[in-house]
Amino acid sequence: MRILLVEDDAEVARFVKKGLQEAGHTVEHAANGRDGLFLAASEGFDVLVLDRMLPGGVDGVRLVETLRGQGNRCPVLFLSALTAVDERVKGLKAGGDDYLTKPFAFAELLARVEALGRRPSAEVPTTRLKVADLELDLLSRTVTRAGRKIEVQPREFRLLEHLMRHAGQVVTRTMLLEKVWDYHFDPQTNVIDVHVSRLRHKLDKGFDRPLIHTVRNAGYMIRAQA
Amino acid sequence: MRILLVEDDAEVARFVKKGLQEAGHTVEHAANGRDGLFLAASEGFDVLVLDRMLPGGVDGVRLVETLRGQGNRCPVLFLSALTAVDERVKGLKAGGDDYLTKPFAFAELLARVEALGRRPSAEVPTTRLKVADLELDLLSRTVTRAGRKIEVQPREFRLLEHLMRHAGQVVTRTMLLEKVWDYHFDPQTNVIDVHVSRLRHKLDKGFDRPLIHTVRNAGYMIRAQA
DNA sequence: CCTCCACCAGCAGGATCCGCATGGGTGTTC
DNA sequence: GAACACCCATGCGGATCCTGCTGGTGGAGG
Repeated sequence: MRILLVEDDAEVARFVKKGLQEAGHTVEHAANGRDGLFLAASEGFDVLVLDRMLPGGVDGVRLVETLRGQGNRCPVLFLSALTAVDERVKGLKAGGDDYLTKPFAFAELLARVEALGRRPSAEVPTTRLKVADLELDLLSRTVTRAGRKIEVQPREFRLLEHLMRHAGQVVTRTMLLEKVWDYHFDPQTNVIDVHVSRLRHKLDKGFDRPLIHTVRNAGYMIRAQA
Repeated sequence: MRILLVEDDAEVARFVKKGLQEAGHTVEHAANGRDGLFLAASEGFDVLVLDRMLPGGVDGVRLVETLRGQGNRCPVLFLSALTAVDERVKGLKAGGDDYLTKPFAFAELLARVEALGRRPSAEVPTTRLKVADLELDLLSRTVTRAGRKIEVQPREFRLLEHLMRHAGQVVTRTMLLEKVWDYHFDPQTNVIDVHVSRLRHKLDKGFDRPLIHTVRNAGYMIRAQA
């Protein structure tokens, strides 16, 4: 399970991250709200674990409200030293799904995180993928960036879908050949390069931040940051 | 929101039920696990609020396990006097979604219940259409009848989708021209007939009961019966 | 500086797909 | 029963669209 932990206390962060990883999950960590929001918005996580209070302008509640405003429904667990009922209610009302107060037992955190991850899109097939301001709608077979529709060919669509399903991760050429081309051998050509190029042309043209990144000697990766 | 409350303590039950109702929800109450399980299994609730310990053979955890075993994914909030971490973990692991210990503030219960109800299948777009043994999967763009895959061309797919979205209703040629061909005039040809014919050929061939029916002087209709 | 890797523009083959026309069938009406 | 209207099926031609390859260029890394 891919989990994003936003926590400024380094000690707590280390502890939680380690524990979740030992339970077999992938954990990304952000130390402040701004970075957390950015990551949460640009990559697909199964669960968000947020400290209620964070340094900088963006605290936990603010972060969730922003996400929800963007249509992001990723389940959120708040972690907080604020134990007052009012605080908890505030967190949940803002769009949080659970609220755990410090100090907490790690076993309970784990159980709650897994409970959150268990429910959401388990069974509900994803119908739209999102990376930063790029959206791909599986139903209408439509691609939009910053609200502007982008025409894409079938193969390009499959390619993009595969990249977006692994946003933030490197996708190797071999994987692409297997999954997008159904090739189980090396065609000895640069088919992939060509299609990636075409996709780039359509997606990143006219935008400052490119989304498709080359990982030399490895493959490609799609994500927001450079 | 439809909520099922399973709680043996009459006093707590009354208190919770009243509060939830005042918040605008519909509440059913069961005083023991057996009745609760029966209700939960037979009616559709948005959220279940379960006492962790219940009289009779069926306690809260048992109830959830049974439901989950039946494929029921209705969100569950446990209410319990057992505060030990182990107990909470047990409840969550059994398939619970949240765990609140008594005594609790009603405001928090309400917030948590609403958080649970907020998340589930709210707004799940239809991803597959079904008419008799004919299925159309919008995501994979796949058509199957009686389990056997049927290859369909893009335009045929759009045509079939439109017919199935209006299953049991007559679809006029004009509607089809508008919605499937984006024509806003009469092309004076039999384009539609041709495509319907092709679709019939693929769908109804080899099956006793045809699904696509002609409505003379009106249009077409898809449905199971003759 | 050299080498390798990746990028991109252009090209041409191919395949798919689509719409039309025709001829035949069936139901309806007089 | 004949004429008509509506609908069905098949084959064909065309056009678009898509795709993959080639080959030269640019840039990163060593």
